[in-house]
This record gives sequence, structure tokens and C-alpha cells, in this order.
Amino acid sequence: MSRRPTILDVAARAGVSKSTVSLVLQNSAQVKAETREAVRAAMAEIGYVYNRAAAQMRSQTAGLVGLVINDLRNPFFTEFATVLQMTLAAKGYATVIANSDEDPDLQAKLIGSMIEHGVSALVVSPAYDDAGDAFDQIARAGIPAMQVLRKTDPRTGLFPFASFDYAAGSALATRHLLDQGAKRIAFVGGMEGRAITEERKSGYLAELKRAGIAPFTHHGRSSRAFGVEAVNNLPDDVDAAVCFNDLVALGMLSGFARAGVELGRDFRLVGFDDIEDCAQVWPLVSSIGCDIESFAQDVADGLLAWMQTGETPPPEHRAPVELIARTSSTGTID
Amino acid sequence: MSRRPTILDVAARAGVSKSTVSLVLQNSAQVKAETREAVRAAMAEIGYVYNRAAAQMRSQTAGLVGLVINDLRNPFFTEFATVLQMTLAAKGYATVIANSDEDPDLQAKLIGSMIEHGVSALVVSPAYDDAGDAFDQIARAGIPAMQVLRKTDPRTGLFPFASFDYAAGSALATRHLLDQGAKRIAFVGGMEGRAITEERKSGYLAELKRAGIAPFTHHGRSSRAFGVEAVNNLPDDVDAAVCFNDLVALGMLSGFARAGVELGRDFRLVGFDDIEDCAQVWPLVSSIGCDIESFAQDVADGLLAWMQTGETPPPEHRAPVELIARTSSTGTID
DNA sequence: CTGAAAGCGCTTACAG
DNA sequence: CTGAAAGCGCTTACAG
Repeated sequence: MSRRPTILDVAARAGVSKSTVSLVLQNSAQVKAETREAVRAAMAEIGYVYNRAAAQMRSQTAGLVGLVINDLRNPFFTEFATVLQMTLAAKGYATVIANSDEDPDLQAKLIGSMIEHGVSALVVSPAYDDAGDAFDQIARAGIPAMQVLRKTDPRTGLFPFASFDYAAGSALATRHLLDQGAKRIAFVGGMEGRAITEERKSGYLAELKRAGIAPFTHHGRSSRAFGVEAVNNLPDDVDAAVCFNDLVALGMLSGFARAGVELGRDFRLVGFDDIEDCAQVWPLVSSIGCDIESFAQDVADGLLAWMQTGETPPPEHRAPVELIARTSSTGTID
Repeated sequence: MSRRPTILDVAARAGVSKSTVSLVLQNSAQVKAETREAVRAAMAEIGYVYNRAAAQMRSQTAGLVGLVINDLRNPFFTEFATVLQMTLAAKGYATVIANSDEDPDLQAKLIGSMIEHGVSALVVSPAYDDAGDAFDQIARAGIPAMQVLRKTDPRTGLFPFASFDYAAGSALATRHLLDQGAKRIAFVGGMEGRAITEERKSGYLAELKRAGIAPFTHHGRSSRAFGVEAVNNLPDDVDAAVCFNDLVALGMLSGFARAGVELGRDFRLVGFDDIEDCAQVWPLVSSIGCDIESFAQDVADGLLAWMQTGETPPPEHRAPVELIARTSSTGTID
């Protein structure tokens, strides 16, 4: 039990040269099947473990992908991270995951650390208010990197942006609420001025304009807590709401439950993202479904192609969304 | 813009030898402050990026920690993973995170990959039904590794186990429900026979025995969906429940809301884990608080000590838990 | 299809 | 406090 065995030990054991062992490790077709088997057997016998650091140093590629997320505790991002990690793992890439916790300085540090670790590519759902350091760093390192779900760097040629068609989503939600007979619809949640808030609001505003109804927006944090409080901060004539996201909608659901207001009858609600909870609370919460699983897979596939063939993903990709109408907006039970 | 600069380029620029540059990189005290500054300046000027693969190869340490989680989508584990990652990042370690999705084969592959990447330590919340491959692999590699929240390998000397004092938790919950006047208390959720289920059940069984009341257990998956259905599968005289976890409790909450049963009055409920949602749904859900944030920090600290000083954590650590009584069991509003 | 040689970018004793 | 030299374990042309 001295040191870990190396390819030299494997070579000695199998009676071949170390180059041959290296070729076997890379599944090269130029090694005879028989030789390959002998080498594999030798590896198993002596308990050889591939040393990626050495390989990485020589070949300049680590089989490592970095993922930096602004809020990893948000189930929407967790699901994204999980599917991305699993898809990449299936292709032989390990994923270094980090939560920037909406902190641009931490984000810059994390990205720097990942670059040092030699990640082959990065996926970033960026914190807002970044001074540009994060992506400048990546640009200097010349690593393929994508912006997902949030865009903070305008260089989408360099850092392609992938997200959902949020404007279409809120338009769908608004039209649906009007169809259900809503007279005055509020838009609740989301920090004013942020790109994602404005996108999600734009479809709502467009539909209301078309219907000749005045909008009412109540902005704020995208949390359950904000949703709970929002219930008490709406004008009396508001009888429906499009929420910035499901967390806000779920918070409003709790607030209304507490206040004895029956959702789907006294008030109509549509969330955004269709996280799992929407179908598991009562009343069931209508939402704009963003198929995060397919989205994460698409991102993974695009990234793999980029790393392997050099083919850059399109500068902007908008995944389709759909309305999932449930009790909170229809009042019907299923 | 040819290749990335190396310490040789930095040395040339700063007018020192490459050893000096290396020492500066390691914050060695033997370099004069003045020299250090000159070297740092040179690095910044030429855009030097530390190459960890090379360092790792020579020093045999990567500054990388592996985290393998059986279900990364579960908010309890997400929180754990997030805090662990952030604590390690603050100490200069990057974290490779992977979701084994309860699949022992995938788990073995992921651990193998992490070992190849040269992780300095591993933290595993293992999938059940592992044939032992996972930890055997780690044992062979001789890497510090901890089992957290679930124990599947009995070698706690080699793989220390850290978790919460679950038995005390369910005893607390049961006693509390009895104090509230519950006559017949069920234990709902958790797969029968699994260590964690049996632990969480043991305190419940002990308290009921003490009170001379017959237990009623309804086992099953630890999901909201199971909780929703469980509501319809309890004997009529059951008027309270200790749930295996909060997901089950939240599912039951939805089920009762749908059935028009008022929690805290018609039925009393205590969950387990005290995830964020408990305080944000309505009625508020009582739960056994497991301070996952402190726990994750303790695990991180223990692991850092182990890596740095070789001091092994205790074979078994049980973090204390507390009862958080809320509306679902007390019927009172705050 | 296989072998001998060079080199990836660092760290680590060792001399000075 | 600083410099010259060896070597970590692979991959990569290049010969054969």
C-alpha cells in the first residue's frame, strides 16, 4: 500500500508500454481487443485509478463543467441544476456547482475558482448588479459559457442566453383570467426594472391594454412571505392576479386561506413556473408551465455540442411555455 | 493571445525565479512583502491564471470536495448542499455536487468519477440498497469520507456518520400531541424497515407505549402525493399524526384542506425537518426543527479539520432537534 | 498496432 | 530570502 499505481505499473503488469495503456484509457480503436482486455485486467488487479489531474495538465481538458446559480435554494433552480448535472454526468462530465446567493463578489470569486480548476465550460444564472467582472473573467479565459434564465451581459454572441418565453406566458395567464370573468387583474411580485420582471409583466400589460383595462402592479420580493402580505395590499376591486412566480402565488394562497377568501371563486390566481408544489397544495394553483427539465437538457446538449464541436448555440433561445389551468383560477376541482 | 501565461512568464516579468512565484502563490511567509507585491503586479499585468491541475498533480491535492446526495431535489438536502458548498468555498474548496437519484449504480459511478478528479474528501448521503461498492471504492482510495443523514455502511470508524437525533424528535412530537388532547395518533409516511424511518418511529412508539395507547402506522413514500392520499387511509378514530417528514405533512395539509377538515381543531399534525414551507403555508405546520444550516456547517468544519489536521470526526454524531409548535397542532394562530 | 521520448505547469527539497 | 533541478502521471507526436 505505498503510492497509487500509475500507468507504468499497469504497463508492467500487462507487459505492454505505457503508451498502450494510455491508448486503452482513451478507448482508442488502434489497440487490439485482446491487448485492451489484458490491460483492463491488469488495471483491475492492481486497483489502478485514473489520475485526471495529470491527464488534464497534458491535454488541457478536465471533464469538468462549472455551474453558478444565483439562488440554488429556489426549487426552480434546484431542478435545473439537478437535471443539468445528471445529463452532463451521463456524458462523462462532473459538475462543480456553486450558489452565488445573489452576491456579485462571491460570484466572481466562484467563477475564478472554477476557471482555475480548468472547467471546460460554464453555465451561469447570474446575480444582478454585477459590475461585469464575472463575464469579463470568462471572456479572458476564453471558455464557452452560457447565460441561463437571466441575462446580465449583453454580449450574447459570446455568452448565449437561454430562457423561457416569459412575455407569452403572462399574456396567456392574463387572457385566461379575462376569459374566466376577472374584471381587474393585478400583477404581483418581481423587482421592478429587472429584465425578467419586465418580460413577465409585458405580456400582462399588452393583454390588458388590448382589453382596455387599467393595470395594477404590486412589485416586491419573489418570496412566499411577500405573497402572504400582498393579499392585504391590493385594491378592493382587484379580483384576480398574475403572479411573478409560484412562490408569490403560494404565499398569496396562504394569505387568502388565512383570510377565508376562497380561491377560484372569490379571487382568481395564476402563478409562474409551475413548480411541483402548485399541484400539491389546495386549492391547486394555476401556473405558467416552464418545462425546466427539457430546458436543462437542451442547455446541456447545446453546451456539449459547443465543447465538442465548437458549434456555438444561438445567441438567444426562448423555450415555449404553457398555461396549466387549475382550481385557483377556474374554481373547478380537476 | 497565444497560450495562457505560466509562472515562468510571471517570473520573467517580475524579474524573479519561478520558485519565488510559486511561493507567492502559496502565500509563503518567506517571501519579502516587496517581492510579493511585485510578483502580484506582474500576474495582474499579464493576466496569469493559476493552473490547479498542475498544482494538484505535484502536490496531490486538488482543493476539491465531492458531495453525493441521494435526492438533491428535496429541499432539505438542497439546503444542506448549499450551506456545505458555501462554507467550503469560503475556505477555498470547490465542491463537485451530484445527485445519485437513489440509484446505487449511478452513485458508484459518480463517486468513481470524483475520486478520479482527485477530491480531497467526500460527503455522501447514500442511496439505499447499495451493494457496498460505493464505500469500498472510497476505502480503497483512502479518502476521508462522511456519511450524512443516512447510514448504509457500518464502518463508522472509517466513514463517520452525522445525523439528527430523530428518536428524540418523534418523542417530542408525540408527547406534544398527547398534551394537546389527541386520543389516537398515527405515524404517517417513511418506508418501513429503513433505518431513518425506524429511528423516527421509535420515539413515537416509546411515548405511546408509555401512555398505554396503541400505535397506528401508515408507511409509504416520503412525498406530498403520499400525504394527500394518506388523509383517506386513516381509521376514523385517529385524530392526530406524526409525519415521517414535512413533505408528507404538507401533502396531508392539502388533503385536509380539500376535505374541509380544519387542522389544529379537527385533526392535529406535526411534520419533521421544519423546512421553510412549514411556516409559509396555512395553517402553519408544526414540525420537528432540524437546524440543517448549523448541521451543514458542523459537517463542513469536521471535514475541513479531517483534511487539514487528520483528526477524524466522532464515529457518530447526533445533532439536537426541537419541537416547533404551530397552528396545525395547537389550533392557535401564532 | 506498439514503444521511446518529450513535455504539460506546477511544487518541493536542496543549495546558496 | 531566492535560484536551479527534479519530478508529479499522464498525452502526444513520431518511429518503427
